[in-house]
Amino acid sequence: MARSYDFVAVEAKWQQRWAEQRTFRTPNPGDPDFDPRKPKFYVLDMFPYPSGAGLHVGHPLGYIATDIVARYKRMTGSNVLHPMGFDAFGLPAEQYAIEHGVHPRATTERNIANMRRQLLAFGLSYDWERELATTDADYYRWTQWIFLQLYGSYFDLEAGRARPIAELEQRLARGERVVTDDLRVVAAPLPGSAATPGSAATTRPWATLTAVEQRSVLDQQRLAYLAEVAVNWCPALGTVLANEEVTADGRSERGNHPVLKRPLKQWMLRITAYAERLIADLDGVEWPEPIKLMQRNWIGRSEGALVDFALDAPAAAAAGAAAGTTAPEPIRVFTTRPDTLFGATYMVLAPEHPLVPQLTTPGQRAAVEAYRAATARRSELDRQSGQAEGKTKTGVATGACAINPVNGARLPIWIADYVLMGYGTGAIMAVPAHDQRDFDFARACGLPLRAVVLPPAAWIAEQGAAAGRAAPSREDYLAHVGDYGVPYVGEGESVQSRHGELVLDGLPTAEAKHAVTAWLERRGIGSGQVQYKLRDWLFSRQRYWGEPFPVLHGPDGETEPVPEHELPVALPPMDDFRPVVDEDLSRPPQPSLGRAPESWRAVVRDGVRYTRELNTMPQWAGSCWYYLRFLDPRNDQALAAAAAEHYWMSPPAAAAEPATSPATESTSAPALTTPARAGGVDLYVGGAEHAVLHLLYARFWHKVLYDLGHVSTPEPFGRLFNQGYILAAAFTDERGVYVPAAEVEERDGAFYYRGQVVRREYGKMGKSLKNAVTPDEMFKEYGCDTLRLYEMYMGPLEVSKPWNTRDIIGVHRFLHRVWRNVCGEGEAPDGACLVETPADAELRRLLHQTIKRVTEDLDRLRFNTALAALIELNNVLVGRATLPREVAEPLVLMLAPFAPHVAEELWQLLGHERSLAYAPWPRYDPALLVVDEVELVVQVSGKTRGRVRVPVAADLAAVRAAAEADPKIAKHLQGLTIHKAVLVPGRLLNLVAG
RNA sequence: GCCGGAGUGGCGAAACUGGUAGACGCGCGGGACUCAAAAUCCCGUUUGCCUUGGCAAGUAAGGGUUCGACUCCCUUCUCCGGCACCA
Repeated sequence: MARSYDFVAVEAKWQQRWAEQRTFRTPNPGDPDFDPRKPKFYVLDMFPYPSGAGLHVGHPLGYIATDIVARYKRMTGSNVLHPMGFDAFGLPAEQYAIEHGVHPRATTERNIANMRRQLLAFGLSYDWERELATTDADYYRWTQWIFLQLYGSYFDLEAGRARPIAELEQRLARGERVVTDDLRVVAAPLPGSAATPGSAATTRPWATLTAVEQRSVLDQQRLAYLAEVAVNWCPALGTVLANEEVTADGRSERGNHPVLKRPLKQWMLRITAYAERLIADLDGVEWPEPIKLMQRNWIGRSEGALVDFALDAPAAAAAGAAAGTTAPEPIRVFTTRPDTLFGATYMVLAPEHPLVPQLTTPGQRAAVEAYRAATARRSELDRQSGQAEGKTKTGVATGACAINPVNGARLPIWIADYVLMGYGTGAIMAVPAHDQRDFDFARACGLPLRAVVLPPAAWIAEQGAAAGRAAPSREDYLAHVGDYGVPYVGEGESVQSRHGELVLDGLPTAEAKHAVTAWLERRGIGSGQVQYKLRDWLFSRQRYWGEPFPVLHGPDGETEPVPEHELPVALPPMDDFRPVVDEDLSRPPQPSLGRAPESWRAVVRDGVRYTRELNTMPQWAGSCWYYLRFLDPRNDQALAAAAAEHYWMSPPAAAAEPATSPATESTSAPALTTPARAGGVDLYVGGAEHAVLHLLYARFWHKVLYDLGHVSTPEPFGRLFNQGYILAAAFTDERGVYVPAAEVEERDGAFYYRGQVVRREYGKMGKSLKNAVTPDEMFKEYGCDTLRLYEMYMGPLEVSKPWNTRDIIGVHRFLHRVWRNVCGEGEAPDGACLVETPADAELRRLLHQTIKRVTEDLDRLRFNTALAALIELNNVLVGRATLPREVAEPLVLMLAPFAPHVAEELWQLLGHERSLAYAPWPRYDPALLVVDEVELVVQVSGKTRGRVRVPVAADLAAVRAAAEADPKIAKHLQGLTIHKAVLVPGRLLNLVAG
């Protein structure tokens, strides 16, 4: 039996065998070998982008972890769905293809092949028969289908969910919804496009609208709609970019090209309609709290009020004349602090605000125009980064004034770029005494302050002293608020806030908000309002390598969806797929698909010539729903069969989960490897860099599909886990340039590269820091089982930790020791040998303790400590002459999820013919863990002074007697009286003496 | 600036709900085996002080609660991540 551990041969053998025997093929409901009695477990990795560089050892950290979970869950009797695919559309592939003069299809296929090879070499137990790539026509057919669902739906505000747009049309026809003269549906207004508070707009019956008008009304309600918006345009890349593809200083993340704002008509997805549900449903998923918080912050819900400020008489007359009407529009603002309305001392409009030209007085016109022009030259991104909070604020007075509705005060109207057109209404009331930005601006422009919220006395004292006030007090603050160095932005009792019947004085902030909002609503000049930072999702790209939109454009500018049965709209083959680079912003952009063959671009229907949409979808589209396609990847009738979707996505049935071990279910927190209660993917593992975008977009699509009845759960990912990064030492020379880390030598604590001293730092492993370590070199040296073990042994999965090749040897030795313990060593095993005799009581207890530790650690995803337990058990075996089969087999089975190749080989050497992939996980016997004597630590006044062996059931008196009898302990008690004795059963005894 | 997360030996880390700080591994020191080396096995390894055995200090720093604090509370520092004029 003796034979040395040849990891190269063992790993090749078992990878081949798993593939041949389709060991990890997962049957679906309805398949002949599907067992419906087993509980299900869907464990998913965030699928990778197949880059040309291939994997380094940092990439598969999460994949190894999920593989361990998948293998463990198979052994504990679950049906495990564990698939893998590739997110292959997008800018990097296209840019790479352009730079190398190859078609992105070719580079993508090559990169996928290389990455699949690398993943296979890790021995990951994916069901490769479910592999998919977002670039497959069979896949993006359904991406396009989902787009058509979005296009064919609207958001019913009353029901709070999406419905087919045909239902809206019926309601309009029946008069259940009405249309205003500016073609808006008022009975179901969209968030942010609310009708004038209190004013009854004139409406028109549906039948009186022309066909064009009806179409326009419906198009505006769709979840996918065309809109003219200011977009990030990158002339050098010839495409618009999402905000996340643009760096803080207004350049493209890829290529570092300048990015400008320009208005373009683009496809938008109405994610804002789901803002409320996207926040609310976070409560039901088991995700890390910081990730939930980041999503909430990104959505940015804030409650407040819309308030209308009428223009004062001269301004109204001027604006009325300019607009050619008699009743000029009031200025509407959004505020989260309506309780501070009495503290407003001026107003600010965004420079782009449409009312600005009308109300600017002749004397100010030149200055205002100059300021607006200066603002327009700078992109919004510039404005945000260059002009952040704390920097000097600029602005210009328009010369006009508005009337504060609560007290009739005249408020000068300014324009300033610290007010953004894109949030709220693009106008604010400024309360400099209680808002940092307004305070800064008021200081810069010499505007007055008025205190209307009373700060706590301590605040007044502290800030008053800091500002050099002689006698800070409530009266001093109210009279001289401008002399205090900072605004008070907290909550407090309202003061100086009464006029006529409206009295806020004495009310705490929350009540004051209520009172003033109710007052505004009664008078029809304001209303409560919820605002979100979240914007609708810009969904068009002008590039080639993405999903084509299944949309046709008619001769009169109408859009027509491509019928479902004609999907997919395939990407046309093109030799020249480069974007059109055009610095001239007056010309419309020319998407790459504009140069597709005429036969692709033009479609004739009923004698009418349509042209195809020439934009493509952004990279996020494909990753929004891939977890659903894995459920049923070859289905050509639906994106996934209902039975498969139900089975794999459902929350666990109440009693479906068998306890893996008798004593593990006592803990309150659910183990990380029980199916997610919320339903959806049971364990989704990936990097925290997708905390917002991917996870938010996918949740949004999932909710639309849920509303339309295509999926059965409201959330896609019931449980989320973020793995940390693998860091590695990187080295810079004196110019600050990175040098290849592999060639750096260490001598006496200093680091040298080609004789030059270099500086060490730590960073995410990768090409840019020149510190990548490839798995291929590790496989060659140690084998993939060792690499898997090392990555899990480095530390907890969720923390980032530095790679250190030197340390790998530890787990490698461990595998060798396991091998020797089971097989003996060399040609003549020197004693260490498998025996069929039972283990002695001590060893048996250790085994069962180890099973308990490993099982519980796996349930908590604590792979590092699970391995430590296995190493401890194995180290004990090293010192023993024989190895009872009773111990050898559980040891091999417990090792299997971590190091599957060597475990399979040992399992076979132990005489088993079948793979251990579905062998039952070892169970421990709680009775064997019971001890009748324990060693207690004895402390004297909190300091450990000795230990005593006592029966487990010993009471305080007995333990105390035993402790005091111990000479070492007695020495520390000499001359002291024991005031108190604390016994923690099984742990310690503390004698407080003095 | 605001919001999160984290600071434990020479290094990666462990310590479950407040109960022996440093499990396990790397490295290092010593020993066995060997002609020798590798591999393997054994012993030691937080720091300081006393040459058995102890004593003292110690989980970023300072304070607090407690019989008892890496763990809870307050203040400060450092690092990492997110957001950044969102009214």
